[in-house]
Amino acid sequence: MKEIVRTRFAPSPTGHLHIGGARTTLYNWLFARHHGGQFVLRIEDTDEVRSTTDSVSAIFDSISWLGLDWDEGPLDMEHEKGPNGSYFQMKRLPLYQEQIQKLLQEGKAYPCYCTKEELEVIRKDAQKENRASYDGRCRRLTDRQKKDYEASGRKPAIRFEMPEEGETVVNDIIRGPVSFTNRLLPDLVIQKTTGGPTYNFACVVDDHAMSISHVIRGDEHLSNTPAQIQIYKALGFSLPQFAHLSMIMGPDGTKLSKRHGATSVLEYKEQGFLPEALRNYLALLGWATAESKQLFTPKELIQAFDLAGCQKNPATFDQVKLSWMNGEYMRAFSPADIIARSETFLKGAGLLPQLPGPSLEKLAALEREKFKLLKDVPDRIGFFYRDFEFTPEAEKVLAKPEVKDVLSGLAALLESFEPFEDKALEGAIRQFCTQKGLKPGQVFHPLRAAVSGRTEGPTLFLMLELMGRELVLKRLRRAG
RNA sequence: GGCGCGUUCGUCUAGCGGCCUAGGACGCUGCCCUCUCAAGGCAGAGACCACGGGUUCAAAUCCCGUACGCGCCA
Repeated sequence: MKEIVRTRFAPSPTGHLHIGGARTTLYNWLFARHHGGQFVLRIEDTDEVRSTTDSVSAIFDSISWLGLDWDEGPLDMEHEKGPNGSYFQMKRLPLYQEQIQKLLQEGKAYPCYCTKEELEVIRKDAQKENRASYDGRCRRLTDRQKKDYEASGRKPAIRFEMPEEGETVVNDIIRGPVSFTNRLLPDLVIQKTTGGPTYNFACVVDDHAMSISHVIRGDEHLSNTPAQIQIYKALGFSLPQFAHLSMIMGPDGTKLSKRHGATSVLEYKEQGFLPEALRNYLALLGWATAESKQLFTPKELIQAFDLAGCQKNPATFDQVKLSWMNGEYMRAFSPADIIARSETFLKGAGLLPQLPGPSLEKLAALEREKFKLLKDVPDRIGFFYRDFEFTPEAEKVLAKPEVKDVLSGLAALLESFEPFEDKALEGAIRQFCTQKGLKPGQVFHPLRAAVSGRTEGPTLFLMLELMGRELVLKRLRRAG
């Protein structure tokens, strides 16, 4: 029988969901959807100091904003869905306890009383002699020794006993077989002195308990995988398949971080990126089809996605290409959609509710092919509704000596010209040029600068029509 | 330091031994369109496939080593 595909994203809620995490989520989600399987969200909040509920909500918000959904996992702080809960590790502590006790009883794990300082020394020695970073000295403590340690107030960590012979092979879907020498694997701490499970242990217990079939995660976990595999084996669990994704780098080739600008998904939302564009872009960061297809509908993405097509080497995040892609998506929207989607930005700029003047939709249609980000919408059409500062370029155009005459001439013409419409205006103004013996450019440029404050913008005569006679005249006089 | 992973145009990538005088996309340059800016169309520059050795009739593709980058141990 074919195994049901179950993937998961298991973030630590210690900050916003960043771009790398978003891509990992996306790939897990795509893989599950592609195979008709399930996608699970699990919150790894065992780091009590750094975990925050704000981070948890940011993670929910980010994933939802990207248009991804999870079949099992928390819905909010109190509610969850799915038969394998809880999906918060802090609520699963007894489960880890149980497995740790089992390992202890079977002699596969042991208490280690070494202090930080002692461990530091052991590690340094190990480095010199090319051994694992812990020498296993607490493996065979007598009951007496344990008692003495306890009496002296030491709290033990629990370590898992790694095999000393042979090797462990990780059969990675993306990288192929990767083998590690067991002798070099240190006895992994599975329970901290505080009593909580460590990441590598809780992760194994949960992935098994939640029947995860494919563990798809960042490259940084590849080195921990052999130790996890040994734990799977010791616990008698069957192994999931592993796939380690390459990392995402900043433009300077180091791991993408705040130094490189926006790293959190929500920041991209605030900057006016569309979730569908970010999702499309992220899908292509480290994955491609044979044809190098660029633009995908969600359906196409699910259909085409394949872990085997994933890149082994790290990818550099390129915001320029993301912006291009965002523009592609915006251009595909109807004017009504553009307005609907940029609602928060329009509100933020005071353009919604609709102000007196042309309809937002008409302006969206007018400027459609110039929008790259949602926030460009208010930026590009705001001058239809309110006064503006002239750009330096516009001031230059208006400073030319003949301009004053041109503008007053235009004002006189437009005062009573009928109909005040695109084509008719164009005809009249072109005629005005001929009469005055001016080249069209000598008239069009100052006119544009006068009414819009810029040297670039919408097509001129339709812009005049939409602005309306009154405003155009007011601005001509102001600029003159 | 040890172990692991990686290395194709500036960037994302196609490529799984002959189709490669290396294809696509973003960006860049030029031309066309044009009232500006975009969008669109066309054309172009841009990669000695990290480097050095093998294997083979044939290598970007397979093997080994070196360098560099990244990750884990921390």
